[in-house]
Amino acid sequence: MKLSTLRYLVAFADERSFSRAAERCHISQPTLSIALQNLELQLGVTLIERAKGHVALTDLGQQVVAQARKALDEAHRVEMVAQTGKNPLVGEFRLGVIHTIGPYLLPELIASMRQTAPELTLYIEENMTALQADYLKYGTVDAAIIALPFDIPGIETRPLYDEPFLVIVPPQHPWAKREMIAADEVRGDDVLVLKAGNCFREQVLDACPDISHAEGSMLQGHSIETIRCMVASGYGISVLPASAMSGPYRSDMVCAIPFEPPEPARRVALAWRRGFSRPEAIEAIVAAVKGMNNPIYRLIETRVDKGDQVPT
Amino acid sequence: MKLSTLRYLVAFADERSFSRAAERCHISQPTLSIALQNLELQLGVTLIERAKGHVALTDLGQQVVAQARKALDEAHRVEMVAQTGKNPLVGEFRLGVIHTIGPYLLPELIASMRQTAPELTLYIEENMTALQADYLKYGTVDAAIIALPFDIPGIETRPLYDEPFLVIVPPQHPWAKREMIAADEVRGDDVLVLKAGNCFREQVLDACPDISHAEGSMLQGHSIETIRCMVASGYGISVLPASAMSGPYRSDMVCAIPFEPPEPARRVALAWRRGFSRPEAIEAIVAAVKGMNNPIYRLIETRVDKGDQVPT
DNA sequence: GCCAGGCATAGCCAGAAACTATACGGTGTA
DNA sequence: TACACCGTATAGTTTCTGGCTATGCCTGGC
Repeated sequence: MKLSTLRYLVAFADERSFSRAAERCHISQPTLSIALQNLELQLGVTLIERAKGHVALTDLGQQVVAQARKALDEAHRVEMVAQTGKNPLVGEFRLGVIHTIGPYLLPELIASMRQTAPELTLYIEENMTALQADYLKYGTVDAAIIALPFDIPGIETRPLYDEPFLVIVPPQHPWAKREMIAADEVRGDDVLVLKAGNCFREQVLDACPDISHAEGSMLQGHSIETIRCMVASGYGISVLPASAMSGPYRSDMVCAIPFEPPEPARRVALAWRRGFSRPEAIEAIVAAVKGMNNPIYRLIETRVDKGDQVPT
Repeated sequence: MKLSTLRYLVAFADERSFSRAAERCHISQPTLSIALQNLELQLGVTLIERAKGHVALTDLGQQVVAQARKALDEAHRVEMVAQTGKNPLVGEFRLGVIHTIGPYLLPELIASMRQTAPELTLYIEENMTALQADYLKYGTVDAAIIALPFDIPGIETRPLYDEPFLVIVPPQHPWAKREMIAADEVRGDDVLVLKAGNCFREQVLDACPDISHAEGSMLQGHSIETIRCMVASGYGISVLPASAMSGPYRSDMVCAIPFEPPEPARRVALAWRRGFSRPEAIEAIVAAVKGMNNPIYRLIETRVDKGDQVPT
């Protein structure tokens, strides 16, 4: 079993052609052809159906290809581990983020990371909280940006910033000119919430417990952007995190009104696997949040027990 | 990056010696030596400290070795996938099982699988329910034997058998001669339960809600065998699943008394990832349970919607 | 001081993996 | 129907590298 052969197989699976796969691998077509023949011989199975005029993966071939991708990925990570050992701020970093944070925070965060870790290449995985927890444990992502609480055994968190919630209403709505709204005013059938699975949905329902809980009665959006559009179109009102009304997302489509104190808010945090081998990269992300200009993202300062801080 | 090189590195990590590692890999010492030198050169890092008189992995080396093990494991699974594609009942099968089932069910189950899948090599992972769920999702195990409920997204289950609970008391205990015990009689400070994390603990507490719940007051055992010994030594009484008093585990150390109806019981089930590629192996395990002699393990018959059953 | 054990170096060999050239089979077009 | 084109398989050759043996060097123990 050679890694190069697995690469050829995966290339074939992607290209569905021996010659194009060979081209992609920078080898000649016969070389790839023979390599795959030998692989089939060695495994004792048929991975590729060589029919008249066209070739295709067998069912088993699909499974083998899927496993080969995993193996190649893990092998690639051997190099990554070594590279990041040389300098933890060089190389690849897989950052998970939940849907209700990613589009608003990341553009500015990535810009800010140009300062704190310019040679770190970020790969973003946007998913819901539950999946982020799995991905963290599994190691699919190196760290994740989520909303607290996020108590997962073996996972550490570091709060980044607190983000207040805002009520949004269409411009023609009676509330459009109001300065503040009380949480218990947000109620009734026309309050739009996210679909189940998004933690922000639960946080909104917690903050405004009078929102009708009957499943059918709630208007549900797949994403914050959907909800924004639905509110703008007069389907109802909703509650958004402040970042979704900040920077380039500020718009006249809807009016945003703050809550009366105590303002409902969520605490956004960074999470990573305990014992993660690149704490410097974690620090670089925290530092990037600290370095962002938008006042919404004001970093929560934490007492650090290590002695590497300014003495008090 | 070659898989053979990773194998050499892992062998070195295990043996802490170039020559012994070479021997293990069936190659000469210079070959392994050069291969690891080239690997370090290629990665651009020092993996091995070559000090006077002894050699050792660097910190980074440890990390690279850990990743190399993962890569080798995934590569090995490529062959497994192919092999099981040829015949799903040949090859390796990783079966998870919880602590309170494994020691009692597995000896008989493995014996029975000699009939249903003689060429399937079982690897057993004994762990607690929560970890089995992770391992199933991750793919560390192919299937797991757990107690219901076990509602995990993406995981399917098939009930195997129902297992009643028994009260166990020391031979000199006043209950030792009784024929039946009511659930609400099992109470007080001398009831031993498993430590937190074992699902059987919760099932016992559910079945006998009068057991003192104050953490400090409950005598706790790490395993069913510990509890059996503690009861035999007169530390208290306890509740065990029937299988733990069956077959070779039947003993005179303690007396087992059934509960009055409705008998508390647990439903033991087989769980696997939806879309798992070897349903035949799952069926073979179910068939093995069906084929077991011990009447405790009476397979729960389920209506199958596929048409491959005896017509009704 | 000598010997044994263990790693590094040098030089050689063989097998595998790469290449080029070409045959073969199917499809589409003139 | 014949021919050109596309894509894969086969044959023969070359290159490279991963393996070997032989040996040197260093350290630690007797």
